[in-house]
Amino acid sequence: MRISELSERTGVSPASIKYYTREGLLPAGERTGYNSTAYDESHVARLRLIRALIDTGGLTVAAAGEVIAAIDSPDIDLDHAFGIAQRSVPRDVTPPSSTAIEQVRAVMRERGWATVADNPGIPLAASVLDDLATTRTDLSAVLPRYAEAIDIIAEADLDAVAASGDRDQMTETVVVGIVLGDVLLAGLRRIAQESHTHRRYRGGVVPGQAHEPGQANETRELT
Amino acid sequence: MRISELSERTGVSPASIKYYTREGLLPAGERTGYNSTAYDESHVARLRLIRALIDTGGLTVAAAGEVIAAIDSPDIDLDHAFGIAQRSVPRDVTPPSSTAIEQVRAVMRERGWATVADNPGIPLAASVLDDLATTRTDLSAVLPRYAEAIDIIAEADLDAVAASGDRDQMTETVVVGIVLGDVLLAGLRRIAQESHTHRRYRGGVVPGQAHEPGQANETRELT
DNA sequence: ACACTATCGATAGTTACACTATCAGCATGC
DNA sequence: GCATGCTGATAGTGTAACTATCGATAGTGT
Repeated sequence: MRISELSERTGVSPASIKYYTREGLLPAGERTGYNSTAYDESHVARLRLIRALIDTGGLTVAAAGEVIAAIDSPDIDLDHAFGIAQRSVPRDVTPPSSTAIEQVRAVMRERGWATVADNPGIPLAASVLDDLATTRTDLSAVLPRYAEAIDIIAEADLDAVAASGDRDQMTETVVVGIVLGDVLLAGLRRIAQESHTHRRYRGGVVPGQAHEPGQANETRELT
Repeated sequence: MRISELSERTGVSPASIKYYTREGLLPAGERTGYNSTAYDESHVARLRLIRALIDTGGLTVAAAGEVIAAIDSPDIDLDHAFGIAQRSVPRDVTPPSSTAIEQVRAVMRERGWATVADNPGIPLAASVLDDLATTRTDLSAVLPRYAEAIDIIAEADLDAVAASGDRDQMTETVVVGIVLGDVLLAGLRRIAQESHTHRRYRGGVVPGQAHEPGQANETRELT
């Protein structure tokens, strides 16, 4: 197919397709003449992956490129795939305090978690604890319960990876699962938070059923 | 204190302080003459909050402004605070398919979650499911387990809110907890994922203890 | 009294990112 | 035989988040 068809089927403009190709995220199509290049289904799939990582996952184009390079790399092992996906979320972490790091390590000991020293989650979690401390928000009580919940999540993640067939598909599952999993969890957390709030602070919404269509909307205005 | 001292104590440049004041994130100091303005401890705390929301939480300056306006608003109720914080993470969600929304609703029914129709978590989670479907990643098995874990997290969140004293502090806990909580969970998930990977696929790392300093580093190169 | 430094608000400039538009040359279909 | 659409290369655009400069002026040390 030509670039216009590829554009229509993915919703990505031809100019952006060229841009992604230039940046190495999308392999070039097969040149079939001076002014014709043939794209196939693999380009459609790749483009959808790119948009999922960028739009939904919130990655930059450069980070998406690294993630995709990891997926394409034929001999990459699970450890490397994890590492690249873990590092892909762009966040300039301020160096955390040693007390915050010790708090994280305490949680790790409690739950029997062991990692290599440079796991990016450790400074990330620790810097959040620092921020929470300076903003007078005390989450020390929630930390072990978060960790308990995360154990369930990580176990589910690994099961999904194990169930994903061959090595190639496994790598993609790892990478996509890490990036999009964070967003999925954030969405579920928003739903659950609202539900739990209603349950605690008012009886207006009946637990166990979704909002009925046509029912009066409880609106929330943003100022 | 003057702007230079405020800058030193927070690590934010005077130019940026002025910028945040212009954008309404930071209240202006008390003008004490043509070329002198007095800032106090509240400005220090506010600036730290701003940087936590922007740097760690990944909010834009505009979104941080809305969140801060919610915290400042004296008569805001919990529902509104939740709503504003929930909407603050900037992500242009593509309209999800109805099947994805139904998947989310099924999870909600299963767990007894009830929300108003416009909870932003629903389209967010649903659009992730759409992305996962088009990238051939099957997470249907993990969804109920994610939901189970999220129930624990949301319960802990609400406990933290309830424990946070007066109304003003409660609002700040809600808002900061939602925004930074996502990042904290992402960090813990990365740690747990690596730990679970080691436990499953190799016996090299002993569970139950953190990485020893001085031990040979298992490096991960990024290409 | 007087140089010196720091501050003020206003405004213009900068950097990074992610596109987007234009261009000259050329092939293909009607 | 010519309008349409495609090609890669390159330059331009728009937005976000700062950052630098400026003229006026006020406090500080000597």
